[in-house]
Amino acid sequence: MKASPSIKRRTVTSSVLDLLRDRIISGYYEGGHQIRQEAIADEVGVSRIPVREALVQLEAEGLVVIHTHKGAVVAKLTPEDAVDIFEARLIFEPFILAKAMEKATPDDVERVQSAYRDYEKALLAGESPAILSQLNWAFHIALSYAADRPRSLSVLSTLYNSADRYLRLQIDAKAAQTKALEEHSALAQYFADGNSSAAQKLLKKHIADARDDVIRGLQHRGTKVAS
Amino acid sequence: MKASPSIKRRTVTSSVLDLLRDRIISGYYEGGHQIRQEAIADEVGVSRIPVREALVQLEAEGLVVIHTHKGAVVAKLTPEDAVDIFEARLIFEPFILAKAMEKATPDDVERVQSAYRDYEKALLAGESPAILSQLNWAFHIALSYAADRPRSLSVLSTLYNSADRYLRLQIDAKAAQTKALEEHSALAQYFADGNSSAAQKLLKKHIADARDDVIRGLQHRGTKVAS
DNA sequence: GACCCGTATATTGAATACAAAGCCCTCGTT
DNA sequence: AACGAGGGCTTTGTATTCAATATACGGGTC
Repeated sequence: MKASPSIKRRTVTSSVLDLLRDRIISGYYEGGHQIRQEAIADEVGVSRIPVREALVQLEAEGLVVIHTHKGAVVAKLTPEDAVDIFEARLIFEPFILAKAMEKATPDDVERVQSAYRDYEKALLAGESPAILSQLNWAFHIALSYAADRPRSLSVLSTLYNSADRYLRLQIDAKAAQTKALEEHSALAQYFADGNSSAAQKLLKKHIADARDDVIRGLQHRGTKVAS
Repeated sequence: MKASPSIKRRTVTSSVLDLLRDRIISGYYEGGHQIRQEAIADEVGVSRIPVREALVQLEAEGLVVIHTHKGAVVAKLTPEDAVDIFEARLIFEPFILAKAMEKATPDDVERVQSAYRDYEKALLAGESPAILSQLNWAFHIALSYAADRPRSLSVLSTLYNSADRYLRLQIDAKAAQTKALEEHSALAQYFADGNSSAAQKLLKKHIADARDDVIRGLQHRGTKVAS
C-alpha cells in the first residue's frame, strides 16, 4: 500500500476545502461564524455542490458543525475542547513515534533532519505563521512517517489541524516558535540516535507544554472566545 | 452506530450513509467492491447527490477510498491495516477509560452495568452479529462516556467501525463473543470498584487479544482477502 | 403590553440536467 | 499478431433548478 495522497486530481471541491480549512485554522473565520453555502459559492465562482461537499469533510475533521437545515458553523474554541485534543495527541503521538523509531532507516533519519532544517530556515527568515505552522506539522509528520500507519497518521493529522487553531491564537507566537525549534532540535537528535524513550519523553513534554500554554492563553482571553 | 439520534433530523444523506456503512461493516460489500453512485441512487430511489455526500463521509471514516473520476471503492482489509487500527485503539481506549473513571459518578457506573446486561441478554438470546456488535460497542461507549471528550470519542468511534469489519469475519464468532462477555463482566466490576489500573490492564489485554485473533484469522484466509 | 400563531422570506436539502474525465473496444498500421 | 490512436460509452464532477424547513416578522387575541 503506497500512501500517495497527491495522486488525486485537483477538483473544485478540494480547492474549496483547502480554502475553507485554511480560513478556519488561520482564525480568519472565528468560532461560531456561520458559513453560508451560497456566499462561498458566489465568492469562488462555483455552485453550491462543491461547497456542500467541502463542508461535509470539514465536519468530519471537526472544524465545523453542521445542523440540518441550519447550515455549517465554525466549531468553537473552548478550554475543554483544547484539553480533549491536546491530550489525545499527548497519548497518541509518542506511541506513533515509538513505532516509527522501531523501523526507521537512514532515509527516515534524513527526512527528520531535513524537516527540522526547513523549519529552522523559515523561522530565521521570519516567515508567516501559516508557513511555520505547516513546516511544524511537516516535522511531526517526518517523525511519524516511518511508522507506516496511514490510519493513525490520519487521526493525528485531524487532531493537529484542530490543535493548530489554538496554537494560532497564542499571545507570544514568536516565543512558542523558538521554543519549538529547540525541542525539535533535540527530538531530531534523539531520533537519529535511536533513543526512543528520551524522544517519547520529550515529545510528551512538548505537547503538554503546548497544551498548558494554550489553556493559559484561553483563560487570559476570558469569555470572549468561549461564547 | 447511531451517533446522534435526537439532534439531527433525518435526512436522505444520513439514511444512505447508514445503509452503506452497515453494508461495509457487515461484510455485505467486501474490500475492493466498487460502489457506483447511480446504482445506489436507483436502488434507494434518490438522486446521486445524497449518495455522493454519504460516500465523502465514509471516506473520512476510512471505510471507502475515493479516487477522483474513478469513484469509491470499499477499503481493503489487510493485516497491516488491522494492526494499525487495533493498536491505535490499544493506546487510546485505556487512556479514555482512565479519564472516564476519574470523573465517574454512580450514574456512570449504572450506565456501564446496564450496557453489560444488555449485551449479556442479547448474547443469551442468540441475537445476530449486527446486534451484538452494536451492543458491544455500546458497552465500550459506556466505559468512555464519563470522560466527556467528544473529540476522543469520535476518533474512537471511527476506529471501532473499521475494527468491527475485521471482527465480523472471525471464524468462531461465538467463542469471541462469549470471551468478550466474560471480560466485559470483569471490566464493569473494576469500573464500579474504581480500580482504574486493573481496568486499563484488562482493557489492553481485551483489545490485544482481539488484534491477535483477527491477525490469525487473516493469515488463515490467506491471500483471498488481502488482494 | 405580552403572547400565540400564521405567513413570508432566506437558506439549506435534494433532484434534474449538463460537462468532463476515464475506460474499453475497434480499427488501422507495422 | 502486437501495438497505438481514436471514438463511443460509462461514470463521475459540477451547475442549475425545484422542494422543504427554519427563522423573522406582523397581526390578532387576551
